Amino acid sequence: MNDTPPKDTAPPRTRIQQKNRKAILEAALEVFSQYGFRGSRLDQIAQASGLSKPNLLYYFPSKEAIHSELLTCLMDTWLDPLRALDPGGDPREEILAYMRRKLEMSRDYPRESRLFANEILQGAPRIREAITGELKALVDEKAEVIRRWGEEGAIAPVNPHHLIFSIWALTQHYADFEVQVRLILEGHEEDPYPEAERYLEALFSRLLAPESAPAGA
Amino acid sequence: MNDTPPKDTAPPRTRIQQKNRKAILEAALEVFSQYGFRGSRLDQIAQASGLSKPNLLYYFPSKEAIHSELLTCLMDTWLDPLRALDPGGDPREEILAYMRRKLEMSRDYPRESRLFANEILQGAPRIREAITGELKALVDEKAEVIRRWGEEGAIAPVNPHHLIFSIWALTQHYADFEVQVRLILEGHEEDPYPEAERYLEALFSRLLAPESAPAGA
DNA sequence: CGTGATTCTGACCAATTGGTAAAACAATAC
DNA sequence: GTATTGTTTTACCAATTGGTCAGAATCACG
Repeated sequence: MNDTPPKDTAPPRTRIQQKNRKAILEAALEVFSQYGFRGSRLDQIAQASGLSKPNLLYYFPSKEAIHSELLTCLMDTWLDPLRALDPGGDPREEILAYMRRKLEMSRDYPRESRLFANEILQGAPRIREAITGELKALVDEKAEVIRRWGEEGAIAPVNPHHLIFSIWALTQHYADFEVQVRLILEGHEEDPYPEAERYLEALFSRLLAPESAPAGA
Repeated sequence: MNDTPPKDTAPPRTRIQQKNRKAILEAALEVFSQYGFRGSRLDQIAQASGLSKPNLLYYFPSKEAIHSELLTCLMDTWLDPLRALDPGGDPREEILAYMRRKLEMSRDYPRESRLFANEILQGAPRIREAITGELKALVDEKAEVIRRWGEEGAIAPVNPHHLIFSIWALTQHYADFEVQVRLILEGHEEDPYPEAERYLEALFSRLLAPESAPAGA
């Protein structure tokens, strides 16, 4: 009678635990990202992970715990692209590169994007603190960098917060609304992403180009 | 024993029916837009509408029916802003005006936007046909108009479908991610919308400005 | 008022769902 | 081997949830 299921604080010990925890989180991502927390059933996650429902609850104490683990893991990697925005780099190229990284994340990790979207749609009850803490701090910091770039004339002066919002909105749209995008593009494009990148590059290039650049200032 | 609850096909007759159906749909919008279909409970809708649960089911045959009614009503008004895009108007002004109308809808009807977002996130199981039918037809039609404008040099030539996607993404973001936007803007802006309008106007103005306009083509 | 149609409620039901208990099974240690 | 630890299953529970039904309350109307 072992009463010590794997703790969150310490990494799982045995190979079996690693494998099964990973399978559960993978399955949970699939399900939660589509139906949201309350709309998802443990049965679905169990079936998707190939384990039995009670076995799930051997590895995680509750449905809530699975979701929570998923979200906190996500929040960390989700901010990486913005963290990488280098105040010392070329302003326009930095912002364009950030947009490209975010678009890549939408392409390669659409479920993570939808998990996040679901959470925000529901009022962000489980990540409010991460938003007002970590995220807000990071955004404010980078917004200040962008503001300075605008002031210095390296890019057109735009509202930095809304610039960041627009990058989020435009890139995540391709993941969160993927179904709609693909249905509408049927008969025009098979894969939306190549055109999306070209379009967004043009959009942000023109937005950020210092006014009447060729005339020099 | 009256066996004829109000039908969807005919408008409700009595004043009481009008009032209660409206209250139910209003409450259902509030709940469904936050939790999605499967995450919402009839109890919540009942309580929010001030009616008892069995009374809800006197007016609507099922939870599904309430949601369905809400969605079909929405789809119709949701397309109005795009329908109003006039092929005979001034190209740049038409597109900017469309963006502004969409932004207004996000501001004035955020719950409708979130209801829609929730549905798409879940794979659009209930409005697939409306998307591949009505919506796709309308988008293709207006995209063709925009493509022509680009060809004629009235606006910069951009991918018209992705232009439309970008308008959706940017404007709906303020409704769908409202919580996040407000949390991050805390200490900077009280109401995001005035700045949003200014920012988006700049963004689309620059995107659509014909290249080196003063030099002529 | 009284009569019939409409609206509403309390009690109930069957199915679902998150979660538990305990024992069976597997792996590892000694 | 056998004891111990770790993993999985079977059987089950209590709460929730969508939905039903018979009758009570209310309304419309002559």
